[in-house]
Amino acid sequence: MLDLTELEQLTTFADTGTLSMAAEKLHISQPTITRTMQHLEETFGVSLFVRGKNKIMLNDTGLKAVEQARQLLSAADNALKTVKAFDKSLHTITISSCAPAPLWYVLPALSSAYPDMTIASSIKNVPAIYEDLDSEFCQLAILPHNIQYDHYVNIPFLKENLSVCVAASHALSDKSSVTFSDLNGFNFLLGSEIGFWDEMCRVRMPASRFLVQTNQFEFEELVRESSLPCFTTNLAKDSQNLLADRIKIPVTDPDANVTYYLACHSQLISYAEVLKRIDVNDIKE
Amino acid sequence: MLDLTELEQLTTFADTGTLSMAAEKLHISQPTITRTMQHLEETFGVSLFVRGKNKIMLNDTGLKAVEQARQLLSAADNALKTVKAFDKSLHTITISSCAPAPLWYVLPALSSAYPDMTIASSIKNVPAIYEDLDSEFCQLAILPHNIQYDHYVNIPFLKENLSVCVAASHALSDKSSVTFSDLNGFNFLLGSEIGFWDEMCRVRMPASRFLVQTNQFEFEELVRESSLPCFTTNLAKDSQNLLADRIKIPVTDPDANVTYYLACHSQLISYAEVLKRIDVNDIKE
DNA sequence: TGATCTTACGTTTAGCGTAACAATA
DNA sequence: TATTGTTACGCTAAACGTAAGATCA
Repeated sequence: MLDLTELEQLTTFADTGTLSMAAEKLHISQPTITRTMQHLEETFGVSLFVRGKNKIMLNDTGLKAVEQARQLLSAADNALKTVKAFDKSLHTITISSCAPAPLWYVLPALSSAYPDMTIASSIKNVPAIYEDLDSEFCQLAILPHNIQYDHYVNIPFLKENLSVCVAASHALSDKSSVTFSDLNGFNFLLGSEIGFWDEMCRVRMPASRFLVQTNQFEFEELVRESSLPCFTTNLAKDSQNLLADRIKIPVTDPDANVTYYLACHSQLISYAEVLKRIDVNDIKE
Repeated sequence: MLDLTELEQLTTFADTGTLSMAAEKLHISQPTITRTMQHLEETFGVSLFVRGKNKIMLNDTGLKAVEQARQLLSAADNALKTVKAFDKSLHTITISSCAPAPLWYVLPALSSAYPDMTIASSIKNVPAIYEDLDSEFCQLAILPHNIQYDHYVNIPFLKENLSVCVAASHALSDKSSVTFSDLNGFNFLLGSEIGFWDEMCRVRMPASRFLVQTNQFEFEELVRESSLPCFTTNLAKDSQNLLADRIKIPVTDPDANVTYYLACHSQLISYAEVLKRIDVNDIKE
């Protein structure tokens, strides 16, 4: 039976060229490597080296053995990772979302439905979410459109409607609705970690500049103290009444009014079932 | 680092269902298996079993680990075989031939050109020889036609011309040449191990019957003592003058007059080069 | 009671490192 | 003389088997 530890010594020898350097690299003594190389020849049943009085080199068979050893070591590493990842997948629900708002509803719902599970979530752009689905890195995806993926269920979830929040003194304050082209050119306060909204703002309002605030406290302070317009949505919770003094004007463009879709492997449809039952009003008080 | 011996115990446990039976199968004690399973869980860093007071079963992760273990063990086995086979291929020349005659010239020539090499040869039908080339089981192939194989050289080698040997009293004895259709219906003595000639005889003379002699001595005895026609070729050595009393009539059909082609990997063209220099007359005395 | 798994214990062995040796550049 | 690979020697730690214990059918 091959021993992977021995094979690792073999590949290290192949990498370094001398037994001494391999020994140093692996933090073991040379005699150990010497013995291992001898033992490997026994195991393979063939000669792997050409030996001089005080030098040793791989022969053609040895090179072949190194090639096989590398493959095997990498396969072993993969096996280990595969099992660990599988185990993790049994104990964690990983969610990749295109925007933060759906997570405000999804995370508490999943936590209470699966109290023993670890819930991991991240906000990513849409292509990255597709990669996560492909690699099965995430079990649940939240996308701003529906998808057709084999073996995946795909259900409409929440609707999010964008509004702009302007001060009463603002040029647009008397409008009852606006479009991105109305807004294009104005500068805005923007939160970070807002998912695909960020890109949408930059694409649809290319003449605008966006003051992205990484820190939540600073963002709120600026909303309070400045007259810079910002955005809100029907899903946003304004628990501090930050926007009380502002006028909320709906943005009517179709892509400013998003339906989120939940995608998950059909084997894991129970996750989606749990989330279907979410009543938005339960949470949004 | 994973230990293949431990993985083997894991798969054996998966196969047998109990630690005791696995231990028995592997000729080790149960406590050893118990400890190994515990150690495997440490190595993987995850739990692989559900344990009762006196029972143990694989959990889902455990099943996944078994799956990975099987793949890894089989990969390790393949690696071992690959290296051994490679080493063997460096020390042996394996030849697959469609007929015996070319080997009479090829084997001595290779033996003297490569005295340190083991020369292994076998006579096979043509499809099997193609498989040998594909799998690189043989380094040298002798076929009754040329082939177009990537990275293979393919050179014409010997010509073999079939004649039928009949007694003077035979109905065909006054003919200066014959075709298979002339011969069809007569019965023949045939040696065994004559490669593709055997099939050719049966295909081209379907009405004939062939008395195949496995034993060389018995074959010669029958040639001497019977008047049954048999075959010879320009390459056959009749050292005992067995055919002295018989009349040799060439068979004129194109497929009874074969050109053998030597095929070998272009990296091993030196083998073919050695054989190109064979002078048939050197050997056929 | 027989079968199963785990733990405990004592022994063995196999692997390791240090040291000594031989050979090279 | 410094470096490299092999061999010898002694020790340690890990692995094994036997035995004992616990639980279940």
